Amino acid sequence: MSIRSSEIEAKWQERWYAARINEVEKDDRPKFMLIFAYPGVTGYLHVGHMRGFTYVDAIARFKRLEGYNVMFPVGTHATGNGAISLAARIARRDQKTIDYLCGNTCPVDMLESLKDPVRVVEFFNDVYVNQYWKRFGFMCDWRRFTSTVKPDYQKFIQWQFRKLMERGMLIQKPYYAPACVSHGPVAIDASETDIQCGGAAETVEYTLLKFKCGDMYLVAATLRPETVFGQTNFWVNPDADYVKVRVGQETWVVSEDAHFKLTYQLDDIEKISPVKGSELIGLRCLAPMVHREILTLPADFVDPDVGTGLVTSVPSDSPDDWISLRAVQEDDATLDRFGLDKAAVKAIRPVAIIEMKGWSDLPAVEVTERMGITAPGDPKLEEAKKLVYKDGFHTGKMNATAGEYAGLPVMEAKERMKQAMVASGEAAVMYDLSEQVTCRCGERVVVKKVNDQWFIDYANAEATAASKEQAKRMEIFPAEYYQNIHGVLDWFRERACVRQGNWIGTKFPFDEKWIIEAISDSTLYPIYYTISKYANEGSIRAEQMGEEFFDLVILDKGDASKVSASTGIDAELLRKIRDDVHYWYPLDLNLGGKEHLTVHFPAFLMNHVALLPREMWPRGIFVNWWVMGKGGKISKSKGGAQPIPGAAEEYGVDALRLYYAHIASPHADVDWDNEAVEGYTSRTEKMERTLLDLMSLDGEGSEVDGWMVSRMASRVVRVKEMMRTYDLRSMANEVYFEAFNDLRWYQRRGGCHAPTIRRVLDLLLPLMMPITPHTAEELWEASGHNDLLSARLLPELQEGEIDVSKERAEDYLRGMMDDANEILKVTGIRPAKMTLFTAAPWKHEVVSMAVFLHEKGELKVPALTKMVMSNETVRGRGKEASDFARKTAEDMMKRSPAEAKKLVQRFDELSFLRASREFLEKEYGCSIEVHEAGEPGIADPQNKARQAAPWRPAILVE
RNA sequence: GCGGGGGUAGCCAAGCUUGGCCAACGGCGCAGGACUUAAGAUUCUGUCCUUAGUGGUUCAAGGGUUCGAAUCCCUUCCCCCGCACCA
Repeated sequence: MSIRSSEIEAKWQERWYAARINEVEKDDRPKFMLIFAYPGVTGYLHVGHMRGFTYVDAIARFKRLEGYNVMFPVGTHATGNGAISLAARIARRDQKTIDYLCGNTCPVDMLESLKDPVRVVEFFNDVYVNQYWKRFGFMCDWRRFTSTVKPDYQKFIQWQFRKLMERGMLIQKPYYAPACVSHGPVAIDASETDIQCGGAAETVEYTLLKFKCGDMYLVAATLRPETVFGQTNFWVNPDADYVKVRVGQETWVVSEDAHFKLTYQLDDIEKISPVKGSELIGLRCLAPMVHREILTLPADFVDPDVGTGLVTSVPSDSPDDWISLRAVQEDDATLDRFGLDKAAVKAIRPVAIIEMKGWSDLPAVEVTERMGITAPGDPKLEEAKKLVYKDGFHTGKMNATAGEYAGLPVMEAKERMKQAMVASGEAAVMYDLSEQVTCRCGERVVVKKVNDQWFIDYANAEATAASKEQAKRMEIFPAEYYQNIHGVLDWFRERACVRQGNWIGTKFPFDEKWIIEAISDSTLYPIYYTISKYANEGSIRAEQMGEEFFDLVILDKGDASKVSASTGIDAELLRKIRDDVHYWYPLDLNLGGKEHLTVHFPAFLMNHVALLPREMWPRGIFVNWWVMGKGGKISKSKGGAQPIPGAAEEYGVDALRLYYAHIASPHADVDWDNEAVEGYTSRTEKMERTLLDLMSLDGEGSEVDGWMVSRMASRVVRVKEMMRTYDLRSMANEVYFEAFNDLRWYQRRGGCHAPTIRRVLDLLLPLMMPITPHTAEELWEASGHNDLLSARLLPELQEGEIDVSKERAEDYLRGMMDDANEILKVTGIRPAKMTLFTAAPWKHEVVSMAVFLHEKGELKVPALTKMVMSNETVRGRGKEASDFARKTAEDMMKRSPAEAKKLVQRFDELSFLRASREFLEKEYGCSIEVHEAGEPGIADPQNKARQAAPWRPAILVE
């Protein structure tokens, strides 16, 4: 099978691309432009990535069917260090990397050239285009392919940044970024591309509290500056190494490690002399903010590599402090050793400072008692700390001791107190990493202050407001994101947009030591697809694509002949490019994975809004969720996922496409499951086989033909409706499951009329084309067409093809058969004869009355009974009439009036059932009789006929 | 914490915006029948309980609104994801 399907796939792809139906130019038709957010070039992709890509192709193909001129371009994003680190790993002959490459589709003799990052990008660009996108039959205009490493693309990005600067969207300010001490900037992220370990580390902000002590300051680091009102003493690790350093005019004491880190963050810092921790014990120092003198005491828990290696003690709210304080108070030996004033130490008591719901006023004391912590170093302290900090931060309020801060929530007090202390010179700020991070080169990673960092000002009020406005007008899927994106835009702040270090990317036009980072050069780019073709074919060259070129073709600013004169580009060509840009733009749909929710999509929107005129702002966003591996994300770096070409071979491309479209809502994660995919392989095959079977039929017409055509025509209408919201799952369900069941039913009913079948195929195959294009083309050809289905339009429906009454009649038959099956199941009878009774005419009267009352909202059993009994003919039926009235009323009250109304539609049940007799006899293998209830002379020993109701015949099984 | 998503029958998974055609699409699995020498494929029937086609109890749990709720409101429990320089 797979061999055959691969052949078919190749055959049709060749024909599509040879006929160039994928290549699009501006014309008179309405246009539709859509993209998927281009993937980063980081190595081989896995089957999960094809999900979103496939959605875009299916949508693009459907839009073509609807008559749109559809541009679906693709590109790749190579900015960053992915290719560099991959090349480096190849260069140092890393076996894992080599296995990974060769285990995919990389030929061994390619390895040598892949030591060059540029070749890595080129190599994968080829893999993505040829082994993934073309392999899946995508209807992309390949001539427009672009990549962030291409010089013409980079000219575009530089132009974008010039425009950002013009709009005041670029700002410069200091920034604290992780950096290797020998390499410079590195990225800390879970995939650990730059680093050896510490991918989970976060940058944390410490407040440095300065304790005046003689002519120097002991500098403690804290994450909770709001607790200064509870300070009772100061902790020093007696065994740690400290140093005196000069910071500006002041002398600070911090740990050796802290001094090392601070040299990356303070401009004017100089080491003076080392100090032993033990020398610092027993001193009196002046606590900031509260201006109390407190004593420095020894504590082992103080880690010289965390913060400054000095800690202020707040035993009321810090379990560590409380436990250590108690320990030292009870430890006379230690007190003696350091010559401490025992009475003074033992007199120290915690000071309550924060009120929090569900806690006493000394939460640290409470939590340690509750958890049974008695000694320093207890591993449970970590949890205790978290418990108290979490509740304290979110629910706590400063109590009366906090002076002007009394009554403030901790959350607020924290920030205000920190700022007040910094302003008064009692505190400073220091950044550190929450855990040790080591660079690839083995050196330590620290937080480094960058003085002249550039940011894109996404907090810009005007751009934010305009973006939110635009978001309201856009089609955004899922609906939850439509609601949520406003919040995301509000929360979007300045973003560092350039970086230094060993990175692939575009040089920052205002200062070439900077490289524009990865998120920032992938926001406005969809518009570049309207231009890239000209650079790719060589009509324009990168060096001609300066500011005035883009100003003209994108912003329609300036004069074509002048620009022509200065760039050397033909004026006509310039006008043509400008017209192209304005024809294709705005972008109708940008589809990307959920990872883009708070990163790419808001930046994408804001850049468009900030830089382009309103009529070029984007119109749609579609977010798809992921395909997950068993027990987590399918990981590129960690492997375990099947290579895409292998999966295509094994399951068939159309089956995979159908799998993505149908397995679940696009807005939910899916677990990859071989068996599920196999199910779609067989579904595709079944569909194909069934249609081929039908094509071979050539018999008499019958009453089901009208039904069949009506069904299929209705489905065309429904699919169109579903695709208005890109609801591919419903569409797939309709085409590959519902319509498939129709076809089966048609055959079961003996349908075999060639003209009907031809019409059905003409209606159905176009609906299959977006999701399973290869199979659809193959069947299109088999059914006698010699054009390309992929270049077709949706068929026009003919007058009267949709006939609801025919569909209802078949439903009626199914309903009757369900009832019969139920009876056969319950009774276990093997039928020798079945008699069907349609309802007596007077019952239709009753149903009409019931519907009449229902529509007025007055349907109740007594009301209907009364009305029924006022009718001459019906009244004559006596108890039977009142029973039926009750049953009808009860039954109908469960339905909506609109639904109930269908019951009064007239339908000649008797003739229809009689016409279906032959079919039913075959189905049940017994003779079938059809009568109207009350018809004289019919044997009905069990009096079943009286159960007949309109649209529900009575059944007697014998 | 902030922000977001979710809990549906053996499993996967629709439905929830716009309450009534919902015992709840579809698929998988399972059981039985047909076809077949057999297997597979295909197809039909069934798959909460009960039952001559009826009735009962279900959509995390508990309340409420309504003639009527998986769908609306409130409360509780549980799960997942994002929080930025990482594509």
